[in-house]
Amino acid sequence: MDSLTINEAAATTGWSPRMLRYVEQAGLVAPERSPSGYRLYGAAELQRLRTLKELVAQFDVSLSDMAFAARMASDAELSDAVQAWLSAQASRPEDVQAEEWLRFEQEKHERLLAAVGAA
Amino acid sequence: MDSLTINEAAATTGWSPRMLRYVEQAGLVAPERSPSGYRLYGAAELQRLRTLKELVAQFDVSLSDMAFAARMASDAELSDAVQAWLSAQASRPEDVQAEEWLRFEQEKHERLLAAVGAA
DNA sequence: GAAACCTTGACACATTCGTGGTAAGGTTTG
DNA sequence: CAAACCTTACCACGAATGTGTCAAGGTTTC
Repeated sequence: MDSLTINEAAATTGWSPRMLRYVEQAGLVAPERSPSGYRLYGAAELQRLRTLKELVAQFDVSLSDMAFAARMASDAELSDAVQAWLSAQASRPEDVQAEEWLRFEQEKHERLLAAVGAA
Repeated sequence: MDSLTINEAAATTGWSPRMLRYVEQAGLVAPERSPSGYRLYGAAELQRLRTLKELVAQFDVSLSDMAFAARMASDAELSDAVQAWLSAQASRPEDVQAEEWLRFEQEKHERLLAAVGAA
């Protein structure tokens, strides 16, 4: 079996066992479970945990920020509402990056609608 | 002058004056200032404030969530890192929505790179 | 110039986030 | 079966969010 239990996973990822449980509860990395309920971290989870730790450290984002990002990724309605709100602001000539992001978000929306219409 | 002072803006948006200052501090809605420093809310800001309030209520998102979304919209590096992290997870056959979102995010990335390369 | 507004700064307080412990009890392994 | 591990469920506690209120001091308006 190529999966680690929580303490082993903690050792190789730098998270504490306590935090691994917390990260799972936040919906960010949910390992499989053994028949008796033990968490079993596979290679994918371990990688995700390491990347997450780096992301959090490098950009100073919180776990709740990441949870929110995940939520947006899985809830198109929320995502669209947030994008729409942001798009009403990006009209300052300076930040072109935001404009770019939003342009593609809008295209996404249009394409999704088109895809639905074409069905 | 078609701009309202903070108490007037509070009255028409449903936010308290205190919260209007807080929202500004969070970088979400920053009104102009009069020469003497008074906040002056124009029609655009008022609309943004109302929409924000609705968004927060309807989807139960926090102001820090919105601040994070704004940050992602203006920081492509952060946005890409977050998308990349999320994309490594969306491989569960269930949530197709997330896949969709990420697909477009990736296209965005490719296009941005293409645009840079074409310059 | 007094009343009614605005500003920033601070104190306060409930709630959530991020973390660490510890306890009571099941599982694995030597 | 005992040691070492795991689980959930709590208590705790500092930091950040969200929100109100109050104080000291400028502005606007009558």
